[in-house]
Amino acid sequence: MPLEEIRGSFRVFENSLRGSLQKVGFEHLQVGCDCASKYVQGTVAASYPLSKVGNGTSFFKIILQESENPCSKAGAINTYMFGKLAEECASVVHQGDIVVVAGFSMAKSTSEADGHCCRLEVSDEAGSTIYIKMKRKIKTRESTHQVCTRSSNTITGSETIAMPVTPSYTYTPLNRVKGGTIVNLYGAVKFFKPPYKCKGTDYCSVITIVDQSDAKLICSLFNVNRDALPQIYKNGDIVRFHRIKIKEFSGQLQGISSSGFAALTFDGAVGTPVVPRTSSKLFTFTDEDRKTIEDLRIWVASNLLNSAVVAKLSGIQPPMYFDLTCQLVGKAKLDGSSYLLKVWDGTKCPFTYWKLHVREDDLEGDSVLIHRLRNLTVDVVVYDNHVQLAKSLKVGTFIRLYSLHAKFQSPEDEPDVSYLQFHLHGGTTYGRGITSLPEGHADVEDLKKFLNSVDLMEDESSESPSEPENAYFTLLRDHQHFEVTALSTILNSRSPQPYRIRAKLRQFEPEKLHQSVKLHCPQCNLLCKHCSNPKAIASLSPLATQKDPLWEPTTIAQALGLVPLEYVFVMKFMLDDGTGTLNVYLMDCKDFFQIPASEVLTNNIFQENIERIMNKLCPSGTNLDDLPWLDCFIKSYYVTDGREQQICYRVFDTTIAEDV
DNA sequence: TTAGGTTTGG
Repeated sequence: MPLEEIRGSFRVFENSLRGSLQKVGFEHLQVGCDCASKYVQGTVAASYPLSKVGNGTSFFKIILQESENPCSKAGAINTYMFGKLAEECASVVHQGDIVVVAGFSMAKSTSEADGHCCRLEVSDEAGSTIYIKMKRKIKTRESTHQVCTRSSNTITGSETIAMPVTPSYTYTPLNRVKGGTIVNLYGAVKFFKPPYKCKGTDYCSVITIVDQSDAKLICSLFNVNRDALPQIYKNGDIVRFHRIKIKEFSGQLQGISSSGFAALTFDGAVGTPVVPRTSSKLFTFTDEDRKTIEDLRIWVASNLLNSAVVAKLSGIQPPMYFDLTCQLVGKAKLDGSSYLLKVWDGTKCPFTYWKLHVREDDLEGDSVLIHRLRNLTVDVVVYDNHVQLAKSLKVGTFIRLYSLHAKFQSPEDEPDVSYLQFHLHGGTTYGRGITSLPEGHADVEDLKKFLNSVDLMEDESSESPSEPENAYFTLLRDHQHFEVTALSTILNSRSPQPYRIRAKLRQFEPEKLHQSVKLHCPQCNLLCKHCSNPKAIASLSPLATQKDPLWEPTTIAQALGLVPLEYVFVMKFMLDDGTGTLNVYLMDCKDFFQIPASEVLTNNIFQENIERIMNKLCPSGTNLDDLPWLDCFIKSYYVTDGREQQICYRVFDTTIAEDV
C-alpha cells in the first residue's frame, strides 16, 4: 500500500524495514544519489494545503524535520507528493507525525529558502510508500460528536512548482545484481508469460530479461491489477524496472516485485518511437533513458535470438506452436473449462480445419460479419486458466495468442479424415497466454490496414481460383429399369408409390444451409419427437453385471431407454419438368450429398461443397431453360394430422455426383 | 502469498 499507518512499536517497524531498505540521513540526500534501496525518516514540521499542479495532478507538500538530528544543518527537507498519494496524505498527515518515505526520488530545490539543496518527490504511480506514525490517535466523528482538534501548522497560500521532475536513477547491469538488494534495471525481454491470475491474490507475469552484460534474470512480478504489470507484447521489448528486489532461489538470483516496484516497457525495434507503455500517470523519463533504450535496441538486434514462432494463418505448418496476432470476431462459452474464440488475421488457412458447432444464440458477435468471414475465421479453443481472460475479451478487439497449438486430429469415427484444430492449452508453460493489444499499437494498426484491404467478395468468388467449372448430376442407386414418369401424371395419381422422374430444380428451401440440418428420430421417423423413455441410471446395473459388458453408446442408450436422434438434411425442392411442378422433400443422413449431416455444421469445407452444389443445381437468376436436368427417384406417401390426409413426396436412392 | 520460464491435452 502506498500509504500505511504504523501501528505498535516504531522500533519494531523500523527493524522490519531494515531487512530490505537502508536509512539515509538528510545530509546525504542529493540529486543523483541512488534512492532505490533507501528510506528517510522525519517528523512533520509543517504541511501545506492540498493543491493542484499545472496538469491537474493533486499536489501536497510537507516539511520533514530529521527526527534524530534536529540541530543538523540539513535538518529539514521539503517533501512533494503527487496524485492520489498526495490526496490521501493530505487527509491524514499532521504536524508532529513521524513519517517514513520509501521509493522517493530527488529533485533540485527551486529556492535557497528551502533549507536543503534538494527535495523529495513521491507519488503513488512512481511506487512510493509513505508510513505514518500518528502523533495521537484520532477519534472519529462517528464514535464521538466531539470534533477532534489537532495542533496543525498548516501554511496557507498556493505555490507553483516546475514540472516535469527529473530525479536521477542508477541502473545495475544484470551481471552485477546481488541477492538481498533492491535495484533499478534495464533489460530486453528474452521470454515472458503474459499476465495471468495466479493462485494468490494477484496477477503474475514471469519475465526473463537480458542485457549487454550477457547475464539473464528471471523476474516474477505480481500486482492485484493486471494492467499494472508490464505491457510486454513480444520478445525483444525493453523494460525498465524500478525498485525490484533481488533474491536467491534454487542457487539462482531472481527478481521479484516489492513495495514501490514500477515498470516501463518500450518497443525493442530499432527506429520505432521511444514511447513508454505504463499504467502510471507519473514517471520519470530522461534523455539518458532514451539513450539506454536506443543502445539496448541495437544490442537486441544482433544478439537476441527470438525463440517465438510467429505465423499468419496462411503460413502455418502444422503441427506447430506459434504466436498469432488476430482480431476477435466472435466468442462463445463451450463448457466450464473451455471457451471458443473465432478469430481472423485476413489470410486464409490452407488446411481443412475444425469448426465448432455452437448455437447461434450462444455465439457473441455480429452474426452477419461472422457469416461473411466464415471462410477466413478459425475456431480457437482456449482451456482452463485462459477461459477467464477469453471471456473478458471484447469482440472486435485485437489480440495476440501465445504458443497456440495447431495440429491435425481425426474424429473418432472417421480415421480417414483429419481436421486442423487450434488449441490454447491450459497452463502458462512456454508463455502460453492471451494479451489484448491496445489501439494504436503498431501491429494493430498494420493488421487493421491489412484487414481493410481484404476483399471478401473476391475471397468468396475465388475460393478455388483454378478449379474447373464442375458440373453435377444425379446418380440413381437402384431401380434403373424404372421408366421416367411426368410430374403431371404423378400429380394426378393418388396412390403411394415410387417414381423415376426427370426434372429441374426451380427452388429450394431453406436458403440458409445450416437451417436444413435437423435432428431426426429413427424410431418414429419424425423430427425434434420423444420416443425416449428415460430410465434411472440404476438401469445400467444389469449391463454392468454382465461378464464382458459392452459399453457402447447404443447399448448404454438402450439400457437407459433412450432413442438417440440422428442428424439429417431436411430440404424442400420445387421440381419442374415442363408438365407440372411438384414439391418434394429431401430427408437424408449422408447419401444424397455424400456428406454426413452430422458433420456439416462443424466443417466449413463440407458447407462450401454443399453451397457449391446447390448453386450449380439451382443458380439464382437463371431461366428454367438453362437449369440442368436431374434424374431422381421420388416416392409418394400420406401424412395425417389426425383429421386430414395429405400426399407428400420425398427423394430416395438418389445421389449427387460431380462430373469431373 | 502468488511463481520460481520449459520440454506442450481436450
